[in-house]
Amino acid sequence: MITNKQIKRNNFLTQGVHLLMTQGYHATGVNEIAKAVQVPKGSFYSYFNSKEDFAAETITHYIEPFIQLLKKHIEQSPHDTLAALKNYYEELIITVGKNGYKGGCLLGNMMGEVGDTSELCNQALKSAVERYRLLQYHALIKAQKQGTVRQDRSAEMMANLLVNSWQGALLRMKIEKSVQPLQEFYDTLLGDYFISA
Amino acid sequence: MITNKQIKRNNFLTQGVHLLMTQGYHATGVNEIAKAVQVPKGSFYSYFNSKEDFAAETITHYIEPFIQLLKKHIEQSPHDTLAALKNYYEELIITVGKNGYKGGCLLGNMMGEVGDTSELCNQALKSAVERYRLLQYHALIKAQKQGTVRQDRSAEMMANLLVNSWQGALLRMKIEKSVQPLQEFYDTLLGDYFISA
DNA sequence: TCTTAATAGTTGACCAGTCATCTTTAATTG
DNA sequence: CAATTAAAGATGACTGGTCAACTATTAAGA
Repeated sequence: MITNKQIKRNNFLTQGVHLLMTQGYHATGVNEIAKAVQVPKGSFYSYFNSKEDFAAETITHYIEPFIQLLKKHIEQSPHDTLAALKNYYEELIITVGKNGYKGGCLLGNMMGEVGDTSELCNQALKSAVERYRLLQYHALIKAQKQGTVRQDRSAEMMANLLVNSWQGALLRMKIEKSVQPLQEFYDTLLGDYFISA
Repeated sequence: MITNKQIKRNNFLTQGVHLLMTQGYHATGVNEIAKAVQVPKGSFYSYFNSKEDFAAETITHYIEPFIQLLKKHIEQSPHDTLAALKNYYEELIITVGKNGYKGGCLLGNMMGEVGDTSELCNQALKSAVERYRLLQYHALIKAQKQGTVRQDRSAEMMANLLVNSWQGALLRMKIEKSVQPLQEFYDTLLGDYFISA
């Protein structure tokens, strides 16, 4: 039963990612979430203390696959970490595009909607972004040592630019209904600015 | 009477900017908006057709002062448009910081929350972002001709990077409760990457 | 039998939006 | 000019519906 409960809990989080990403926090009801997991609405609070709690956990649940995917790419190209980063983002752009330019990134959406109003979500967002950012930071340092990424700019600064302008590009994608902003992000940074002279 | 109504309408939009920016679309009620303007709730619909309509108009109302401010800076430094851009963003960072890292940018927040679900807001966002982006694009072209901004990169690409990473930096500011991401944005792009060799 | 977990129904509050009623202004008439 | 009427505008109570959260009840397991 412990396992069964954890499976359902996981199911809650997976459905939560989808609902919160496409509709946002305030536009998604607890009832709707429970219905999506085919669990009675009354049971929601036996899995989570509150909707806010649930959202914070969903944020943490969301970022994990992205971290694992990027790690996989880095491990698969141990001698060309820049290529790993490029492959990762290429894959990401295709995946995001398949969703019909809807949703974007749960982290970005939640940062905008509740990042400064919900303390629980703020903490979850802060740690998720930092974990994700650090991974890219270390990848950039590796690539610098490999000579593919320029060494006259700090990996710190480049990692921040990478994370921030990706978020901005996703917002642009949403309103322009095109992956073009994402493609341009890729070309500008990973295809040009970061490249070793 | 025409004037009086238009004044109140303007008041609605100004209060709307504040409420929608700090709380978001779905977390802000029509009742709350009407209360803020000290107008009976029932009267809201004599000023606007719907909440969605109101939000779309608020978006347009929001961006205008920013465009005017940037234009002012550009006109005040006709021979150094890069300096105008830098001054503008310096001023912006101070202003945003004074709000206690809350809110951020209405455009960014609304793009994330309703940019892909409300057609009315989508249109308003699209045109607001484009107007704002174009202004910076033309400023960058001017600065390129003045020799202060590098000419081996397109102003188009730089304008997009400017707009996108500013949005991302604002999201980071929200969750880190610090203007540091904004400052780094400034140093990275306007203080380094865009500068003529 | 006793304990623990699941859940259906309910809670008061609030949502966007409507509408009948009331107030104010304008026009018309004596 | 005053009185009456008609039109226009303002407004608060109300609509059906949904919200997050609680709780009394039922079911299950030991």
